Amino acid sequence: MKNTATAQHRPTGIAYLIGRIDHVLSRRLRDSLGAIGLTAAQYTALSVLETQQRLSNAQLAERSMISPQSANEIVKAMEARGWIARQPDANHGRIIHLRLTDEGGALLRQCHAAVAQMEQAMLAELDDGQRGDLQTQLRQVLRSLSAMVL
Amino acid sequence: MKNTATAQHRPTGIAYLIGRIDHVLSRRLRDSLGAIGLTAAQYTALSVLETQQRLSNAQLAERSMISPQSANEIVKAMEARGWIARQPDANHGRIIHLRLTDEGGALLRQCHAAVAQMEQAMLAELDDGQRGDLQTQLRQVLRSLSAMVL
DNA sequence: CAAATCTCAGTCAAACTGAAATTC
DNA sequence: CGAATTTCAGTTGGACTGAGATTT
Repeated sequence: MKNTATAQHRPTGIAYLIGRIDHVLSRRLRDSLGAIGLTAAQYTALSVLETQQRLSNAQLAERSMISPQSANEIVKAMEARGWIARQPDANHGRIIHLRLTDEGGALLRQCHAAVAQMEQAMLAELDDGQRGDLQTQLRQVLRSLSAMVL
Repeated sequence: MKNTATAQHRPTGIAYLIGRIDHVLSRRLRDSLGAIGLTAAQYTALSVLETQQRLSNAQLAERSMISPQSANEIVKAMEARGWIARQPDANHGRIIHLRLTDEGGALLRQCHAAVAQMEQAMLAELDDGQRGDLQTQLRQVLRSLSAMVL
């Protein structure tokens, strides 16, 4: 209410807004995915594996922007549940390739549906043009962040 | 690289993008704020207290969108460090009002500067119009999310 | 008694760092 | 030997639920 009026005066607060949105989003995701049986981090890992099969744990970690140790923990749990299969590389004795199992793929489709539904509600007040702009700009922001000199 | 090319084909993924951005942002914030001496959750709480003084712990929790117990933990730590002062309500024996101390305020200003700098880098590729649109749409998204029927 | 508030206690997911073993 | 990969172990921050005490 007051936010709407004073909004133009504040410098940006975009980082703050993104943090808040993610905070709310994470909770809904946790409830939503929890009912299906997985966590948000697992969903992220499965999504990455979906777009690119045959990743090693180290590669998965890099693309998920987390440490190899964190990725390993997530993978361990999901292999135990049969959502991911691990297969040692033929040419390299230390690398283990990961892939989605059929069960993992089926589960992932369920999750996508749940997320799409949530996204629908969250974007309800935006028209197609605004959604497109939002997506484009968020992608640019992520690119800038990734490219930042540490 | 390949992301940029295939991006137009994917449905939305806005929730996913926000999650990723927040993930990167949180880490940078943690490093940045950690050097000053506080955590991201503490920064959030201080920011909320800044915009509205004299909140009770329950009110702070509601505005921060976390449970009263979680808020209480954060407040405890910050009171111990002298950044927040707690003063029992005169009319109500159970309510305790919170306020920023001078030290807390000074620290907060340091944080704002650090965050502003990060935001600058993250928005470097967007012009003023795009930043405005982004902010407006993010605010609308947060509003829709908050209004969602659970 | 009901409702709100604060607080203690326990739990959990998710990340981190450090360190070690293995392989190229 | 050095670099990359996997994995064990410990730690941390930040959230949650449950339960209890107090006050209006």
